[in-house]
Amino acid sequence: MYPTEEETKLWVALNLSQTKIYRIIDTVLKSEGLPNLRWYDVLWELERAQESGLRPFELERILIFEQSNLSRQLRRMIGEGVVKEFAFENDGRGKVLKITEDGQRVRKQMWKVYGPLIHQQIGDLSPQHNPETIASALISLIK
Amino acid sequence: MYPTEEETKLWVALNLSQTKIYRIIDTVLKSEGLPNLRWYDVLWELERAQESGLRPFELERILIFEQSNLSRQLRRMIGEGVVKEFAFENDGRGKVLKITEDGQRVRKQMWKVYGPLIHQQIGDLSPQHNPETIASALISLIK
DNA sequence: TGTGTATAGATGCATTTACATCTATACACA
DNA sequence: TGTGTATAGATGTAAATGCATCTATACACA
Repeated sequence: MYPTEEETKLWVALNLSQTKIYRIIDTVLKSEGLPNLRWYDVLWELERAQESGLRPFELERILIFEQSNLSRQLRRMIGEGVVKEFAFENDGRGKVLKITEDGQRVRKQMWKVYGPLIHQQIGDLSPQHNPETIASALISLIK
Repeated sequence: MYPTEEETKLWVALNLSQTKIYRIIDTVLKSEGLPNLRWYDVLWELERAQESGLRPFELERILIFEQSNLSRQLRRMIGEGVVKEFAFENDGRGKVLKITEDGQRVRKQMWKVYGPLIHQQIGDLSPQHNPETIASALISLIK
């Protein structure tokens, strides 16, 4: 019923390490004049989806977006020209999203900053290096 | 420089699992008419600090709060009577926060819901159970 | 075909958040 | 003592978020 000491510690570490790293990355991106991580997530999923694109509700589930927030973020992204929307033939309610060439450029630009930050922040946490100490690594990360 | 495949997967898993679990817990708390996790965090830290209390800037660092957000959340919490503030003798700029008896009651009430949810959501992730698969457990958690 | 229910997505509104800035006190040091 | 800088905390403002609700289409089924 109630969590063990270990479970609680892991949950706290999960929380704090994610929050801490997320803020560092978002702050650096912003300081470089680049869009934030939520934009990156969308751009990346759309780039992976290639020509077939994705529906908003698919993105919503993959990325754990609040529906209304995604809706508005997409409006902004379309406004900036990094995403383009198309009518979806088989369902009059829906639409399909695809990344534009501009969007791909922006994503690559972001990755130049984002990628190294992941490496730097997650580094020794990687299972290969430290299979038995992921949890303690998470915990030490927040210190 | 750039992250390995494993590092990236771990970062994505860290993100999504934290977001997913956090939302589940916050949603259940709200549905029970209880305050959210940010309140819990403050109440818990103040309860741990006991009679000596904590300064806002200490909470800010421990819990990775934005200074202005913490300031306003504290105002609300003081308004609700779960936290009380005292002048800090040795520094005219500062103040000290202590949890009230009401606050302790609220925290215990929250823990009845929160505790089991941690156990349920983090469960098999615990190092004791699965020392070598924390990362893959994180990854599977988000599926 | 008609009716009820489910799903996709947009939008109004209140709350929360981030960011910049402001005030006041502390502290270092000439 | 006086001056410059750092730190604690509050607040104005714009943007983002969560929630409820709305519209429109789809789908099941009588």
